[in-house]
Amino acid sequence: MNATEALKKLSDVSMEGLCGSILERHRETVRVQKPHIAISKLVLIIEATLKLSSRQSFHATSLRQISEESGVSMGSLYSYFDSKDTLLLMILDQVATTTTNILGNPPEEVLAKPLNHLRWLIETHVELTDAMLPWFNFAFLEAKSFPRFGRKAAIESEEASERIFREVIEKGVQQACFVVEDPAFAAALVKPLLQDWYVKRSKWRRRGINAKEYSTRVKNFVEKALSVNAAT
Amino acid sequence: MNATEALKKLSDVSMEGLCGSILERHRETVRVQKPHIAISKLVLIIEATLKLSSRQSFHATSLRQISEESGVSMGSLYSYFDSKDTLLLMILDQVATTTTNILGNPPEEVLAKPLNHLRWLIETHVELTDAMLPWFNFAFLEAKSFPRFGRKAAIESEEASERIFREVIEKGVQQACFVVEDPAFAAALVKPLLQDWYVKRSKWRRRGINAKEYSTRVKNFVEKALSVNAAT
DNA sequence: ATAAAAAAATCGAGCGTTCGCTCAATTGTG
DNA sequence: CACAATTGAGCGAACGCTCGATTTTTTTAT
Repeated sequence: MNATEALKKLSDVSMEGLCGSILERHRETVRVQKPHIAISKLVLIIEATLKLSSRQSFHATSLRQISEESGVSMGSLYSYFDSKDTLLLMILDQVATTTTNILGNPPEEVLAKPLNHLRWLIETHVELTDAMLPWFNFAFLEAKSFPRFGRKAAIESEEASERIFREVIEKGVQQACFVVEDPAFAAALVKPLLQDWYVKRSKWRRRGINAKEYSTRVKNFVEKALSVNAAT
Repeated sequence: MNATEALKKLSDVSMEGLCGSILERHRETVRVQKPHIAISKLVLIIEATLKLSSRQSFHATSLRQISEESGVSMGSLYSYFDSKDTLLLMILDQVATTTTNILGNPPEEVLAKPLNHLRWLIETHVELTDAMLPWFNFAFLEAKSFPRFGRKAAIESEEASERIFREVIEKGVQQACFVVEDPAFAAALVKPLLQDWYVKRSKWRRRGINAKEYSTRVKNFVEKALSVNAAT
């Protein structure tokens, strides 16, 4: 895979792209051989899962419902995962992976100035969660109710994305573009602002706020709270 | 009930006080006559429900588990509610009621200055969610996955508490203590900051942040974002 | 004060249903 | 015709919920 393909893949948030990534990561659990068949069926299964789980919880969603909604029979479902928990994990993992991949690879031109980097992070986070809305809603709702292994993974994912924000704020403080006493705390407060965009999406839709407006206002709010020195 | 009792009751966030309030609101569903028996059993049932639902979701928690954890038999449980959905509703309603009651009744001395009012709201919200941590965690996690009737109630409760913040910010803008272009938007951003305190409590505990520190820092962050004019 | 009667509260086995999951049989594919 | 992929009836287990039997508490009669 060359650099262009890698980049293309990095930012492919289509259902096919995301399910392709899921297939790679669970190659030995998926018993279907041909990738193009596996991916197209995974798309159907995960679309159905996200749709049904947005109305009721994942736990309340039965595999029979997923089977009916996706058009994949009960038996076939188990060629794509070995348990309902694995299906949950596939989706949660993919959200975490995509988030880290995208937010962790900013374009070079924003890296020089922490303010630009911060703005890019906010814009990109809003755009990403917009493009993958059902995925992020699902992950937010189901990560907490997840027992054993997934809990730890959810915490790590949460901390990974918080660290990205903390580092840019710390750098900004060092370069005197931001004035804030505790960068870690500030970063921890930016996250819920961005989460609100997809968690309470219907509220924002009702108020006629779109993605661009939302990220503009969050940037505004955060920059004031960070006492931004615009000159730097 | 005289004023003192009303006030005492208003701020009684003990398990007994909260379950007493639940009993009042569901008097015809609870088939047990004597209030002291009903309340003491409701305490056991709801304590067990909150405890079990914090590990797994409410949906994943069975009534047999609640029966075992609370020491109340399966049959007896149904003397206190007529369905599992009603038990869920009892808890969600109580959280909404308590929040509105407490945040909607600030002491008179803070009403003169919007800044003081805002500070009181933030402090009180943090204290309240601290005192009722399992309740708020439960409400946050389960409100979304709630079908039909509860969904609307959850939205209304959310908007009620957001309105309280919006009104104080609007008043502050009129009196020129705050400078912010859209009070409704600012209020909408304050809420998730306060929610983070109980939603991701284990994170804050791990970092050694207590309630007082948290509310101090949130006040700091918000006041900067609102461009507070301290003189007013 | 005590026993009998009435009422209130508790109990858990059992009902019908649905769940996650399996597998022998069937269908599609190169 | 070998192999990949799909199917859905059927399995045991667990679910929400009910109800007649039982225990506990309160009231009444003596």
